[in-house]
Amino acid sequence: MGPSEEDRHLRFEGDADCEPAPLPTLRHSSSHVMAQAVKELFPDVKLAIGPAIEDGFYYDFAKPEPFTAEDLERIEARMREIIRKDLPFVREEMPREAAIRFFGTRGEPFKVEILNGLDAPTVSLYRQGDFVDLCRGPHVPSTGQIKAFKLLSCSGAYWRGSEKNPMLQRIYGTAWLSQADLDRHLWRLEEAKKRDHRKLGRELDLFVFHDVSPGAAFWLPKGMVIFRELERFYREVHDARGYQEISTPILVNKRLWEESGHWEHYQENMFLVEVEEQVFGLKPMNCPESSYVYRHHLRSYRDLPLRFSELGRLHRFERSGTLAGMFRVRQFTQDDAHIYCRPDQLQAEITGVIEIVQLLYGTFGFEPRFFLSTRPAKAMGDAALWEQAETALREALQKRDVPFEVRVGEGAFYGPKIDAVISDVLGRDWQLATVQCDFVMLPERFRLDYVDADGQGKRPVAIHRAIYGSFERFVGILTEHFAGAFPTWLAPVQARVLPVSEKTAAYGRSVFERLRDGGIRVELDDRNEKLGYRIREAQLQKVPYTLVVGARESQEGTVNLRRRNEEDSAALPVAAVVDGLTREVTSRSLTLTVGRS
RNA sequence: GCCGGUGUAGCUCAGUGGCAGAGCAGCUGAUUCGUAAUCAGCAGGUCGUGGGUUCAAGUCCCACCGCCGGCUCCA
Repeated sequence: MGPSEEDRHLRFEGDADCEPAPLPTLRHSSSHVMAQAVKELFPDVKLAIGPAIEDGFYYDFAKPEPFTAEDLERIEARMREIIRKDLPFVREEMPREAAIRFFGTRGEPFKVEILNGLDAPTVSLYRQGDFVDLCRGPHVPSTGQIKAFKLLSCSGAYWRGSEKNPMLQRIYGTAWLSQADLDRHLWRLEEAKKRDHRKLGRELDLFVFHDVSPGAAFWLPKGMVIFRELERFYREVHDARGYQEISTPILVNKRLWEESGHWEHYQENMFLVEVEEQVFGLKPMNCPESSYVYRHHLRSYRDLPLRFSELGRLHRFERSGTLAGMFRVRQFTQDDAHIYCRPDQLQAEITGVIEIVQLLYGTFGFEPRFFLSTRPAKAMGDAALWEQAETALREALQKRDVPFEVRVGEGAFYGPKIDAVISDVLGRDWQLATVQCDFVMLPERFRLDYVDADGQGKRPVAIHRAIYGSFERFVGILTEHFAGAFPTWLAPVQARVLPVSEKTAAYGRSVFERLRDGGIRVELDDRNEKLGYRIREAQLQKVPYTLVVGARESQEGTVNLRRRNEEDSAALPVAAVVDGLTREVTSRSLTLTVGRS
C-alpha cells in the first residue's frame, strides 16, 4: 500500500505537490482557485489541503455546516470570475518560522499544524490575487489557463485521513486541458450511472438486494444463469488442468481460526455464532480448511503439486457505510484454489495460473496488466525461499511473455505475489486476480509436510489464487462493462421467438421447441401484443436474437432473425439458426455472429 | 463506524399539517396485428420501523434500519 493522497501532500519534502505534468498541474491550480472562491464567499472557513487526484482535484475545508448544491454553483461561478481576471500564480519563499506566524495571524490552524510538522528551514507559498496558500507548486502561470472544469460533489473527509480527527468538508472537482476532454469525462460519469449494475440487475431481473440481508445478493433466475455459466467455464478450464474441486464447511469452530491466526488478526471482520457454549465463525477465507484436506493423507513428493479449487461462499463483516452493490458485499463466492507444491515446482505452477488468467480474461475481452509485489520489510519466512519464489514469479511472467510492473516491498508478509488488473470499457480499473506465494500461513501454522525422495519430511509451498476474485463482484463488473448486453453464451435468454399473430402461434411454438431441444436458452413471446411492442421489450431486455415468425416463415420453414441493437433482419432456416447459435455459444464468442455472411 | 443526502404501489416519481396520487409494469376484455410502446376497464399502499407533538402527521420532532455519494477500512 503506497502513501495516501494526504500523506503525499502533507509530507512537504521533495520539490512538488503534484506531478509536474500539464494535467496534474492544472488540477492542482484549479484546487487553489476553488479555495480562493470558497474563502471569498465563506470567509470563516479554514483551509486544510487541496491536491490534484486522478481525473480532478479536491480541497478540504473546516466549516460547521456542509456545502449545499447551491453553494457549489456559487463557488463555481466565483471560480469563473477569478479565472476571467487571469491572476498570475506567484511563488514566494519564507522561513518556516515566519510562515507559522503568517498563517497564525491569518487564522489558518491546519496550515500551522502542517508547518509545525516540517523540518525544512524554508517553505514556499503561492499567491494569486488576495489568496495565499502554503504550497510547493508547481502551478500554471495564471488562473486564466484553467478552462475546462466542473465541481462535482461535496462530502465529509477526515483531517489527515484519520477517523479520530475532526471531519472536514471536501469539495471534488474535475479539470481537463480541453472542453472536449471534460465533456468526454462527464459523458463517462453519466454512462457509468446508466450502466450501474444495481439498476441493470433489477431491470434485467439478475439480482436484487433486500434490507433483511445488507451486503448479500438475492440471485434471481436470470442472474443465476450467468453465475452458472461462469462456474461452468471455470470448471471446464480447471478440470482440464489438474485441479481437484473440494468444498469445506462454512460454519467452523473458533479453534480453527485460532490455529490459522484469523482469531487474532481478523476477528473484527468475522460473523460469530454461539451454540452449546461453543463459538463458531462463518469462514471469511477458504485457506485454513484447504490445509485440512491436504493433511487428510500423508503426502509424498510424488503427489505434488496438489491443486485444490473451491468455489467457497465467504462472509466478511464490512462496516455498514462501506457496502456498495455487488462491488462491496458481506457475502460472496470466491473462485479460490490452493496449490501445494515443492519449491522447485513454483515456476511451472505460477506459469499455469497466469495462463488461466489470460484465458479467462481474454474470453471477456479484458487485457490484464500484471504487477509483481516483492518482499516487504516485515517479511517472515526463509530469505533464500523468498529469493527463489520471486525469481520463479518473474520467470513465470516472462515465460508467458507478459509485461509487468514490479511493486517493490509490496508483497504480503508471508510471500511475494502477482496481481492482475483489468480496465473496463469505461476505462475504470479493477484488481481481480491475485496469485500469492505462501511460506508461512498455511505451511508453518498448519505444519504441512510431505515425504521427500530422501525419506525426510519437507515443508511444501502454498499458492493462494483467485481469478474472477468473487462471482458477485465479477458479475457486477461484467454487467456494467457490457451495459447488460452480455455475450450470447452468458445471456440469460439467448433467443426469443415472436409469432406475428395467433395465426402463426403453432409454428412459433415448433421453432421454440426446436431451439430448446438444441440446448438454446429460448423464450416464446406469444402474448397478445403487437409485434412492435414485443420487439421493443426484447431489445430492452438485451436478448441477443429476436426470431420473428409469420406466414412467410411458416411456409418456408425459416425465421426472420434480428440481432440485438440492429434494425436489419433476414430470413434464415431454423436449422441454420440452431447451428449458428450453438457454434457461437460453444466458442464463447464476444460478438453476435449468427446470420452474418 | 463517521459526514451529508435519501426512503410514498413491483419500477420511476408527484404529493410543504386537513379524503394517499400519476405513468409504466400487473390483471380482465376488445383488437389478430411484419420489426422499439393498440385501446378500454380493473386492481394495486404498515407512506422504511418505532416513539413523540397536534383536534388532525406521508408532511413537524426524536431514535433506529436500509439505500446513495464520500471518508475510513479492505490481516
